[in-house]
Amino acid sequence: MVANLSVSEENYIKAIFHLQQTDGNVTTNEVAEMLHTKAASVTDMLKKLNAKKILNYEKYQGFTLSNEGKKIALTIVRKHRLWEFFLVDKLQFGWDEVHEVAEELEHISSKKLVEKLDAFLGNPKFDPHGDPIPDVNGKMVIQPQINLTDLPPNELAEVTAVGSQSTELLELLKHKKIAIGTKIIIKKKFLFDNSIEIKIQGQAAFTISQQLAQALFVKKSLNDRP
Amino acid sequence: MVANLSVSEENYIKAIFHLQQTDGNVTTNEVAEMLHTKAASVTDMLKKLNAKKILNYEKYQGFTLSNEGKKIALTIVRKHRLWEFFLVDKLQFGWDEVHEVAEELEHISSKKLVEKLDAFLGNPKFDPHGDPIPDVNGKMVIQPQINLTDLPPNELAEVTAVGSQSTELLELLKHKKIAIGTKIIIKKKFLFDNSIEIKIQGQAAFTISQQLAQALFVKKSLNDRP
DNA sequence: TAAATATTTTAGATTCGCCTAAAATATTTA
DNA sequence: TAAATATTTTAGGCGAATCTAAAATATTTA
Repeated sequence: MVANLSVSEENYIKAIFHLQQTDGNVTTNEVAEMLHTKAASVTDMLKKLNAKKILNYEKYQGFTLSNEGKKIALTIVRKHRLWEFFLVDKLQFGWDEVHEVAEELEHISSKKLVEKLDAFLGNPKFDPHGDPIPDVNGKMVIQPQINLTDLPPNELAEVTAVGSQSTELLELLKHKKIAIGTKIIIKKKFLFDNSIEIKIQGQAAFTISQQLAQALFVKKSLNDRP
Repeated sequence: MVANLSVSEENYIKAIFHLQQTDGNVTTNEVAEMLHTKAASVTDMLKKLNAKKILNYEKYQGFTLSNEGKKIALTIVRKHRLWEFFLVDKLQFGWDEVHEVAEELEHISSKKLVEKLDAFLGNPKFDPHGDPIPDVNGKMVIQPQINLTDLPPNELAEVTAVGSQSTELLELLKHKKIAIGTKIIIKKKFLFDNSIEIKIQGQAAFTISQQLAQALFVKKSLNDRP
């Protein structure tokens, strides 16, 4: 299987997959918004993907990816994240500037290329944003990570992922010198605005907003203090 | 300049460029054949590229790329050959299997990607087939030299250049004691794997791979035998 | 050089992905 | 639960890139 799909079809599949991951159920309007297109265009594509058995779709009743659809989505996600890793690890891109380029590279079709790239990179399990890279069968390593807002004070943790790829978020993180792998301890939580005072390796403690804290995922760490 | 071009437009520009290089003048039918399309489709595109000033086109009278068109063609050729080099040198693709993949990769638009890729590869001057890679300004190394694979047997020649600066190639050359200025004679060509038996100053004859031979450029020499 | 042949262009369709406007359906609320 | 509102789909159209068939032009040859 895994038909020959257009770039546009692949983008719809990926968008539906991501929305399905977070929301559970996905709506026409959500897809339209994510792809900066109109609901009518989405309906057109839903019908096409339904005909190709990539989607289970009943008009007015919603839709979900079929197993085939999920498999395709995972190959696209795999490619996207491998290319991001390549761009950061080999070409010295900043982790905040790779998303757009990877959006293009993920549509290169050669399977052999993906597998050779994976080997060349050393079979990485996470991309530069901490998101897991699906293997050739679509399996991902699930990290026992928690949201920073759920980390108890005075426990050492390590940043494993960020909540989004938005340039705004990545710019802020760069400025605060927070990246994947950064060790963090929460010093104090302020109930007034849910801001959090944190301590990072080689920096004085500083406060971050609730919004920023919610965008950070960590795993508890037993190693040396920051 | 360098407008936003569709993949299709880029393919036409590249095809016309290559035909222009060999033929001098290009015909509608030649382009159609090269792109596996029909003459009528070519005419449509000629009109479009003419409107964009990428082509000088007079109907029934022929066409050539404008300066702008040539510049665009060279950026595409640059990307194609850099990606080919990457595929062979870093991902261990065979030289014969990279063209198709590079046909896709050459349409990735990010300029920054191209420049970082170029640096990562060690600014190679020739692709795996021995074709010169245009630099960022479209300049290619042109030398009165031929690829070692094109040298007839039993003619003395001298190494004038290597196809890239990659550490892997240089390591191999060092081990084989081949350097700029080394005198070489081809003793025999093996069609099975295109390997070549060569003779070098002060060494017994030995066989080198096709890949290595392709990385070597020579000029014919009249001097003493090795 | 005029007729035959070859090449190129035009005319008119088709598919894809998108749009707007209006209709159909579902959901919310008074 | 009926009316108001929101969502989704349909209908019809548009531009890009392609096609076939026919017309226009150029080239070759008798």
